Amino acid sequence: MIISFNMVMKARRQAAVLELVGGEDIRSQEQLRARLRARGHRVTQATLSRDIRDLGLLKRSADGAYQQPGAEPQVPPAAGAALQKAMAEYASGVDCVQQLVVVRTGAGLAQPLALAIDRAKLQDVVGTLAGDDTILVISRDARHAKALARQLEAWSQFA
Amino acid sequence: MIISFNMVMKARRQAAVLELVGGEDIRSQEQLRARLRARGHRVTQATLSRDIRDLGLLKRSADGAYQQPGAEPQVPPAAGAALQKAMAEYASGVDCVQQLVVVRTGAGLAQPLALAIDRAKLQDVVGTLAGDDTILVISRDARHAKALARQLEAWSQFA
DNA sequence: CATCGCGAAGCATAAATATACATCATCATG
DNA sequence: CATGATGATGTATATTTATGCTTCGCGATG
Repeated sequence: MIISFNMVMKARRQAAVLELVGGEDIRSQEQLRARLRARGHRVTQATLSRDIRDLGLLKRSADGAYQQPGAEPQVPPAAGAALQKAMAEYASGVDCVQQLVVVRTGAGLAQPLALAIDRAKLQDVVGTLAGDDTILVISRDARHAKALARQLEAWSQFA
Repeated sequence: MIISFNMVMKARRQAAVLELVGGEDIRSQEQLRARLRARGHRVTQATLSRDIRDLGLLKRSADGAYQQPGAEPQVPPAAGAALQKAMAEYASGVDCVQQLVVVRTGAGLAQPLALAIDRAKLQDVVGTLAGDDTILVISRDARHAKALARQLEAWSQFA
């Protein structure tokens, strides 16, 4: 294989793609295209589709952003799995008001479940407050709260 | 929150989605829709788009299949990184015929590179066969072989 | 120099996915 | 019972992504 000018440009562009995707949320190939153009790479969406496939990137359905495999800021899998089991076992309902998520549990189960939530260290959980059968999860803002509630609710539904 | 019939159906359907995605390669929501219909769930693509978002699934650009976060059969990052370096250093070309991937190397380098491929335990590599300057990687089928070849080729290009 | 091979990339378009809006079911309440 | 809230879903469509085919650049070769 001869190393041509085109191939060098391709490698440099793909390196830039990795850097961009790692640094901010890129939700579409057109958005990526704009960022690359600002760095001097002028290509079409079709080329980016191929680059993304070659690089093996993943697209998160939750928010539409691309990520590299292995990079999973969402749920550190170990803690996440434990929380998932705890939610399935203890939680009876999840609700969301403003930036707060309310988790209902059976009587006396709020404390242990809140502990599991704390241990999971979910990125946008600011803190938790547990009573007897209710947990208040405080999130950074309404948007994060909504996503968080969806996640918790999905987990809680596998009894 | 009242638990309605609809919500139970939704939870059962989403459980089925996770099971299906874990068990085989699902590459489109229409394909998923067909599988679900065989299990008695009749819904539209739009609903599946929402389910997939709620479940936080990831879509692999490499082969278009959905996966759960954390499940990364593709490239266990440690071994993968070693292989990536080995490919960059030793490989000179990658080709794909049917379910076979042919990797060309410099003279005498096939054995060590084949070893690196074996160690990476890539999910759809059935086995490898190394001569002096050529490695034959046997994959499960043509589709997997194509994806594998793309990945190996991408790695080999960062010299 | 003509021509061929090959990888990269563009163009046009197909395929896949997301979403605004409408509808329906379910339960609460006057 | 009428009315209203809420959540799930369907319908139609917009948005996003993938791909068949063509073109271009660059070296190899006759």
